Amino acid sequence: MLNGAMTERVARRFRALSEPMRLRILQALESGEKPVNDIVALLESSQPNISRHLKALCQEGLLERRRKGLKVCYSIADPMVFRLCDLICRSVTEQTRSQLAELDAISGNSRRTGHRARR
Amino acid sequence: MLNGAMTERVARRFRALSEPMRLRILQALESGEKPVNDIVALLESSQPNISRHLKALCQEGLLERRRKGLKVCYSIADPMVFRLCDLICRSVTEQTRSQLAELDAISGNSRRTGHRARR
DNA sequence: TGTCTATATGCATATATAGATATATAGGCA
DNA sequence: TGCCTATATATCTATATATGCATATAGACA
Repeated sequence: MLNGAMTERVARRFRALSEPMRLRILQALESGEKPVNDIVALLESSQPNISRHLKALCQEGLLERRRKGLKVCYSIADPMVFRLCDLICRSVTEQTRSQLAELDAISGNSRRTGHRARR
Repeated sequence: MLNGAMTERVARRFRALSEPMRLRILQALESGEKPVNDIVALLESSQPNISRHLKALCQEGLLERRRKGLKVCYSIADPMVFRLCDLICRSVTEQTRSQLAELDAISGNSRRTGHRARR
């Protein structure tokens, strides 16, 4: 159970994760820290756009920033974020599977699911 | 590692969770299914607003809908959602604790953290 | 200190969506 | 069938934000 302020904080963190481009950035950093230009090259987006997403993820506490010579490197602040994605991914996959089974049942294709077709 | 389509799906689910009002709806349903008017009363928002949020959560597969006499009841589709919130909540709390410790160290209050203050 | 490179920010545009208000619809029940 | 209640939707306004393009800034190094 979350109090009001915590609910707002949690919602803001979910929001930070609600953009495909930001999820792709996180995935790009899963194997370790990378400088901005590497991320730009990997994700094929504009440098300003990536920079702004990196800033948003930093402000939400999802990334850490450190200068390394001429470059600036970003890294995952808390690997917990990958557990979040994994949980959702499983849930989505499972639900899609159920929906498919339902469709099979309706169309009378009961071979794979074992469900009886509606008449 | 997520492919393109799954990244989009995961992002959409995060987005569905990125509104405080929707998190409050989920919490209201944690103890079991409830009809719309009960949720409206609990959350002190307008009925149309709650209805739209319920629809959004349903479409994202986070809630289930069932008619019960005159009323329509909504319930949690997958309790996994509370694990998500819990993970984020812990992470936020932990990060806030670290930040506090850092501030303590800077201001020379080393009693609790054991860190040395910067001169 | 000046310069050069990597990164960050300002501004404009397009799109999404939360909430308010009014109204439509669904379905139980007489 | 027709009515009544609970819920859903249409429309509007205000706000947020993703992206592109142009430009500013930071900091390493001569």
